[in-house]
Amino acid sequence: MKLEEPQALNAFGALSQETRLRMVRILVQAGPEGMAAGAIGDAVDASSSSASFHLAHLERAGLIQSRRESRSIIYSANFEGLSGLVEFLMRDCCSGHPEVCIPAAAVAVECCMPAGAKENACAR
Amino acid sequence: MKLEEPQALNAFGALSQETRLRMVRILVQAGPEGMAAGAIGDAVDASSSSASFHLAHLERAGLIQSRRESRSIIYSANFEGLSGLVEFLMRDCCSGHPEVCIPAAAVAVECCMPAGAKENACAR
DNA sequence: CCATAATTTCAATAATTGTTGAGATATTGA
DNA sequence: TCAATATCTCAACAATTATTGAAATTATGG
Repeated sequence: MKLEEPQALNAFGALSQETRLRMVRILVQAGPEGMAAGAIGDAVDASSSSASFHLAHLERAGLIQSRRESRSIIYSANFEGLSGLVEFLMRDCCSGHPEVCIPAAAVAVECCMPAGAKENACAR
Repeated sequence: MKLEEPQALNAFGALSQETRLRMVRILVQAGPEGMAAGAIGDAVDASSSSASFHLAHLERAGLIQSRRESRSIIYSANFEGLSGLVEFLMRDCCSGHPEVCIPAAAVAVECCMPAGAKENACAR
């Protein structure tokens, strides 16, 4: 997802708060299944009201999404939004400077290549 | 540069403000030469006092750096800090999820490959 | 339909962040 | 040394953002 500056500002603001950053991390780990609002609140030690506030903030910022499942509201990471933010940072904010993009590419390779494939990922 | 969570929080906070985000963008464009505080303030339409406040904020967050050059204070982008933030986002925050890393890798290739080399960057 | 569970909403308050203008510092050229 | 330039610092104020607890909403099983 291509982010424009106002959306990027929102996303940075959403991630600039400890409780919310921890929520995102937990939801990324949880994967597409997601977690119920209450469980997230417990995991980050926030009251139900505070958890609700921060989850709404993250959802407005496009970093997570929600669905109802019976009595619970299940939140999950929005990987499109998260990758949009990484892209914004690399492309729009850092103007594609090699000092930023080369390390990023290295992380991408390190994280996403099947184990043992690093050495000759380009050789097949 | 490897960022820990508190530094990442600071960096996100620094980028979550319009004036500061514009300052970073301008300084990235300006490259290692940088720009004088006054020129940056003019470029983003901020009073000297406000510019000083925001530049100090960005410097504390490790996204820019400063040096004195005669009467002026020259600020320039800190590419290590910026790339550290991209890395944090990909690795620590998004746990290296392919949904985030694959698009990032694509941006890295698109931005950093010498023109015309995209097609067969892996073929040599 | 009722009692309960999960979550959100709201208003009051607290805390953090940003703006402004006046004055303080540092540097230079005359 | 003096006047001028560039920038920073500080305190007062304004604005935004976060926390709290109570009440409202939505859904479910009995």
